[in-house]
Amino acid sequence: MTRASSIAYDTIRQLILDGVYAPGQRMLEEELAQRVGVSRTSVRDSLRRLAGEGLVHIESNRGTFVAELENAEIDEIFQLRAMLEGHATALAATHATPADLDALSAIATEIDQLLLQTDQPEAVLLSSFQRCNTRFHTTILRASGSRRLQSMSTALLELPLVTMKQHIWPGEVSVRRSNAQHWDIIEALRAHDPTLSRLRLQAHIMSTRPRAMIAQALASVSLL
Amino acid sequence: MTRASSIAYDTIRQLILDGVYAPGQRMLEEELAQRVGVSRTSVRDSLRRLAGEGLVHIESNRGTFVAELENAEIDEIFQLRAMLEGHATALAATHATPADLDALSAIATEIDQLLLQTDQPEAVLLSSFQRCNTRFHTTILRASGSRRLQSMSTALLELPLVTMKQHIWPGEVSVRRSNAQHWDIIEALRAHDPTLSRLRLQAHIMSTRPRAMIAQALASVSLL
DNA sequence: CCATTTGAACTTGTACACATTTTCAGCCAT
DNA sequence: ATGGCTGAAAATGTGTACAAGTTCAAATGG
Repeated sequence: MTRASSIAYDTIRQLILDGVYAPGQRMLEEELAQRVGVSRTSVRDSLRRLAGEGLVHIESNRGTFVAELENAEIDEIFQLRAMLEGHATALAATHATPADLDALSAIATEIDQLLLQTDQPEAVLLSSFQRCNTRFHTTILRASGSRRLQSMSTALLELPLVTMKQHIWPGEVSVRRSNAQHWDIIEALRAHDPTLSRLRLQAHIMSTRPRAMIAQALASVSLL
Repeated sequence: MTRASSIAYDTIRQLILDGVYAPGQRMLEEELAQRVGVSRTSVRDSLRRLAGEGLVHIESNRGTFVAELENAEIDEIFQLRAMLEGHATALAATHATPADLDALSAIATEIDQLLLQTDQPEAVLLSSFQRCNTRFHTTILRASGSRRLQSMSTALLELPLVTMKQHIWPGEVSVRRSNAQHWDIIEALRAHDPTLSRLRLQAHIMSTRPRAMIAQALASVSLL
């Protein structure tokens, strides 16, 4: 039997990431307990863990709320990601295994194939892309060989998704460009070039900042 | 009445930092509960938080153990600190308040005065220095204005103390040099120079790495 | 009519009891 | 002797009851 805490943690985390609970919304422990099918004890346990990752914040005696990110904070998170994941990528360039590299290529290929599907509604494709993208980055983090870097960065990586899912979606053009950059990063990793890998990944992250997306969206609107 | 969880968290954290529980040692929940004077519920709560910060690690159904750091991990932590605290310092250079700067100067002055005291046993002085040093770095982090950067870095800052307290102590010469660097950093901050502040703080952190201390200890031994 | 108070409903915090899992010493069979 | 088995002891995991705190709307007084 899997532990109740783990089930609660995974379920609640997914509820937040799926936007079932919106940013800023209060999460009642009793309600979550019924929803997940465990007792408040395990729910509380999970909420503390999620708070540690920054996905929710807890106010004493007042309850738990889904994290709400200011624009400035999102910007800051992307800068931190560029630093930390850049470092991770440099490490990965030195000692990623062939299996790691193949996994990355497989993900990039998967995204390319998503872009060929014209029958699916756009929202579904973008959701799939976002999952692939997250996997791409977590795979690099895993390949870095540093558990600490991995857990710190993963938290940062998923944090903006909570807010972005509600407001900002990348367009198809952005996805194309983003995956082209993925292939460039894979190339640098295969060449075992730490410096180039770091720089390409940093550029990639900074170009996928929501700010940049908004600016681009505005630009394309003005072209109409 | 202050919350039992908070008391438990603070107490247990201090027990670890003071070395009452050595790295790798198992921490029994019931024992901690009696020691702190609260129930296991609050103790468990605290242990989860401490695990999130990396101070302990929890194995399912097997218990909680004080974090044990490999040399390679300590090295990695100092690199991460250099990146993150460097970034924080650059931010602090831009928008630290006069009160922040005065607080930093006060700490550096306090360390200078510690170095003048010849009547105290060395262990006491070094312990005081370590507390001042931690305060110096956390003050900069606070001045950076980023909660996220602050909490991430604080965890990294205190992590090696667990292990170092047991094995490696800086000598008086190291403390002198370290505080000279503190003054240099304060100067750069007062000049509102982000680049210089970042570089000086990065150099400072990397020169206080335990590795460097060991190398230096060996060097001074060979000079005898 | 508005500000303040009050208390009941509701939510979180804590303790404790019980369930499940691990550990390990003692025993048996080979 | 040694290797594996077994069950009691001990530790962690989970559910539930109760305590303490918060919230909000109705009552009260100015």
